[in-house]
Amino acid sequence: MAEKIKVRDRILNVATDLFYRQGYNQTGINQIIAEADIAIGSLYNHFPSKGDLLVAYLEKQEEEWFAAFEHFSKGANTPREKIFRFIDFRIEQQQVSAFCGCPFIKIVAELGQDDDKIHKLVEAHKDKQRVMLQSWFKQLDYEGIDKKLLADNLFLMVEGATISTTISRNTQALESVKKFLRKLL
Amino acid sequence: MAEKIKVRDRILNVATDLFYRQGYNQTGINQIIAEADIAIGSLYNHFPSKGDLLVAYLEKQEEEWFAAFEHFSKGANTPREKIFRFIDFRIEQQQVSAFCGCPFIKIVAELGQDDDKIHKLVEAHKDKQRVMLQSWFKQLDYEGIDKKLLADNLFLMVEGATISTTISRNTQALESVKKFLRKLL
DNA sequence: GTCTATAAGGCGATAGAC
DNA sequence: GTCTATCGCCTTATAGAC
Repeated sequence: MAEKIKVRDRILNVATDLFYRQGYNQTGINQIIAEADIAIGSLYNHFPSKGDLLVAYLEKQEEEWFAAFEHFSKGANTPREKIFRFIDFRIEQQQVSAFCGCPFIKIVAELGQDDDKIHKLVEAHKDKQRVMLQSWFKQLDYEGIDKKLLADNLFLMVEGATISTTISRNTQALESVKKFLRKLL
Repeated sequence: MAEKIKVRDRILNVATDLFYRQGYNQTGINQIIAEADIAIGSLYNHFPSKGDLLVAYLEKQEEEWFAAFEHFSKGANTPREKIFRFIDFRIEQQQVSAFCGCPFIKIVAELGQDDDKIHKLVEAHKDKQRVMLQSWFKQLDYEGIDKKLLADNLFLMVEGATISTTISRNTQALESVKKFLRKLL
């Protein structure tokens, strides 16, 4: 029991990888069970439907995002350092994923506005990031433009740069945001 | 011949609407021919495959984007006015589409990086918008931050705000960009 | 938990008659 | 251009035996 990963986790790990890289609609149940090396009965034992697997996938991404960022920004002590770590974190995310983009933005683009549960999950995740940025800017010793406005628009820049990064397949856009921010702060 | 829309255009119009609103993968051939009220033979007579229809869809979006913007920004004479019209245009686009997002971003999110032809079409479209912004900033009478850097990052803000707009289902993010820009320029 | 079999339907695409 | 029929494949999901 100690050395092997539980079936549920194996399913979720494989689904996570495939949903993120190939897309949700382009990933079939058969591919998931084949790559996870489990029986189809086991899948439906743990997840009643493919939609439930999608929800579990996004909840896992949500948890892991903040855990990974906390680890990534461990050394940052000042608000200014934290803000720059935020950008660097998203640069790293895109580099290790080979510019696959943001899983939350991707799923919204794929499913549209119909699925309310998914939509609200994404909205909550993005709001949490934005509020986090706002709190750092609030602590910042800076006498310039309205801090909340600056925080909100930096967030939008990073979101746009993430998209741009997946289109151009390089980190140029995210580096440009860093450069811009260095001129402001 | 004068009063009726040609079959090819009827197919493309229906496909455009469905690909944009429902997504490419979630739109089937059968739905297209049903809503366009044409025979399946006619579709494959005009478009050899669904993929060819997708290319035609994006090329049409590309053409129409710049034509529509030219009309929208007709009254703008100064570079500053043109820049603000660019944001207002994208606000209007989201309002009339009920926050469906950007068709180019959506298709990249859906298909990933595999399809090279589609990817390059999107890249070219976004570059064209960015270069357009750069040229207005260049003409701008403004002594602040590096103009090219500012243009690039405004573009990223608008891209991010467009995404944010489809997630929150309101224009708040795009309005925030306008507010931010008014403080800068 | 494993396996195989299969239901029920949608998919893109083709063929042939009119 | 229209129509219907069909191919081969894939999809999600279920059932039953071990």
